Amino acid sequence: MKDYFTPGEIAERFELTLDTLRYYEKAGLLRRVDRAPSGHRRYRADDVELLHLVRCLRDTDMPISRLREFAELVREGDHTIPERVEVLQSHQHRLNAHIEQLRERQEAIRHKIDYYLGVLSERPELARRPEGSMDTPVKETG
Amino acid sequence: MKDYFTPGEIAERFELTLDTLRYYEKAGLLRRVDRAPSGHRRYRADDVELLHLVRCLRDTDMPISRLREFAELVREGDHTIPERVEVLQSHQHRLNAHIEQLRERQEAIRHKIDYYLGVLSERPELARRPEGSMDTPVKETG
DNA sequence: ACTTGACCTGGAGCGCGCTCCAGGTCCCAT
DNA sequence: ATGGGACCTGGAGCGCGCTCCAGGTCAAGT
Repeated sequence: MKDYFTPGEIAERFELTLDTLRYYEKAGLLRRVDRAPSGHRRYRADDVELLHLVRCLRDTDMPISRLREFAELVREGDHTIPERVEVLQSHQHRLNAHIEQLRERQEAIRHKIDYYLGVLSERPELARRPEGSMDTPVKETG
Repeated sequence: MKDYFTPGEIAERFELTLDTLRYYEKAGLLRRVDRAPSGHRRYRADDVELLHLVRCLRDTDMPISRLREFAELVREGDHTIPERVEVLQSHQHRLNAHIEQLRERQEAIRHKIDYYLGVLSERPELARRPEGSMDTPVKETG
């Protein structure tokens, strides 16, 4: 097991750009990352671990500001674990509500699709025809 | 049944600001809305109907640009119904994938919470204590 | 006649989360 | 020694989706 990772490796692994990685560090989502003598960053296993969580939380729309707060808790030590749990749990609840809302909207959109399909089956002249075929023109119903 | 609605009514009904409503119109998500002699907008039932769909699609992150394209199809008439169905269906597919990804991330976050809860049960001294209670200090494990 | 409130316009501004850039360093292979 | 590639820095810029603002009109109420 490697004990460090280069920026390129991390970027590829998490599908983030180098710019984003640096941005996250500047924004306090990661601690000040170690450096090689050349000045290049060297990410440790625990950076990777945190980044994994950061990725999950960003993908589920946790704002950068809250992620920074969370990262600060991590840096403050184990005694903040109860608080971290609270942050994550409250995020889960928001996420549940969000997914639920997406489902509801999806359902409404499905109804609209069904409505359109109903129109098409009642008025077959509106259906997409094979390329180049001609048909008697029909007036619109608005 | 009213045959028109004021901007205030629409804003309240869809939980949008007047600014957003006007922005949507400018952006081509709605047709040029009717006006009262005073110049104030008067939304018709079919504006409301389209706005309902617009709301669903925005809430599920369809970008304004694609919504405008959709709205143009609506304005072009019934012969674009097949194309509209395609737009909506492809949106549903993206949405399914998105929800699926949210679920996966949520699962990963849940694992992290469980991990933290495990740590807390192994090291009860880390657990949140009732306000003001004192305990022997314990060193951190990083 | 005056006030209030709802709404109008065009255009500027904002918050977020990146993304890009110029100019530089370091290291390795040819 | 030269070139190329990976990375560095600080700071500017961007795309999106609103959001705000100044200054105005109009209709109804007192």
